[in-house]
Amino acid sequence: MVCVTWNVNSLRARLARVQEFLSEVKPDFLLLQETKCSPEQFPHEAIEAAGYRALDHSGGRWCGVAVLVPKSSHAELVATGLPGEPNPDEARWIEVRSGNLTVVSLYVPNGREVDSVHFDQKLEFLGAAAERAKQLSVEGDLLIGGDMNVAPRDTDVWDTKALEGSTHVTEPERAALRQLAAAGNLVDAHDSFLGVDDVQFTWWDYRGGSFHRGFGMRIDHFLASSRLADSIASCEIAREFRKGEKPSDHVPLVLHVGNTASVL
DNA sequence: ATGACTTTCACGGAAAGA
Repeated sequence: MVCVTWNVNSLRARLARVQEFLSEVKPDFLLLQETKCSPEQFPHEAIEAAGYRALDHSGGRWCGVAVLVPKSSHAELVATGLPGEPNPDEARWIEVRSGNLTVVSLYVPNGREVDSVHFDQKLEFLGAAAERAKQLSVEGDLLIGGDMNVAPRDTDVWDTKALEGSTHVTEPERAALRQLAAAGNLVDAHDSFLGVDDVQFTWWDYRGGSFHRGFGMRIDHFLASSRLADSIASCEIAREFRKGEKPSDHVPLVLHVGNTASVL
C-alpha cells in the first residue's frame, strides 16, 4: 500500500503536478492539504480523468483537505471536520475508511505568531485532534497524515537560531504533536523508517532560493498505528516535485506499507 | 532569514502562508 501526504498549495494551480504524480506513483491514498477551493471549484472531473476519486472537505479561498483514492477503491467518507476544532469553517480535517483502516488528512493551523490568538488556536486544534485520534485508534488501524506545521525536533529545521521565537519549533507545539501521537498510539513513520539522524525536510520557502540552499523544515508527517508501523517499507520525500514547473512549497511524503517496492 | 515567493480574489493590492 502506498500512502502519500502532500500540501499542494492550491489544487487548481497544482493540477498538472498532481496528475503527473498520480500517474507516476499510483498511490492508494493521496492526502492533500491547502486545496484552496470551494466545493464547487473542486476539480473532480480532472481527478476522475486521472483514474481517481476525490473525497474532499473544501472551505474556499484558504485551507481545504482531501483524500484521493483509485476509482477501484471502496474507501468511504467517514467525517469532515474535527469535533472541538476552533474554526470549523476552515476545512482542516477529513476522515476516510477502507475496511479496517481509517485515514485522516489534516492541515494544522500555522499559528502565525507565538502568543497570538492564532497560536492558541493551533494548540487547541492539536488538542482536539488528539481526542479524536484516541477515539479512532480503538476502531482499527489508523493513519494520520498531513501538514502538521510543527518541526518535532531541532534537527528538523535548517537553523534553530534563525527560527528562535517563531512558531513551528516551540515546546508547546512539539508537546501538542507528541500528545497527538500518544493519544492515538501512533508512531512517526519517518522516525520509524529513517531514525532521528537522517532528516528529510518537507517544506522550503519559495523566497530567497531556500530550497537550493537547504533552508527547509520537516513539518509534514505520517503518524501510524503500531500494526501499520511494524510493516513500513519506506517513508521518503518525492524531492523532484519541489523542482520543475510550478512546484508547491511542500514535497509529497511517500509512505510504503507492506511489501510494495519503492517507485522513487 | 524575516521585505527577497506564491496563491486567491479580482483587477490593485491585501491577506495568508511558514
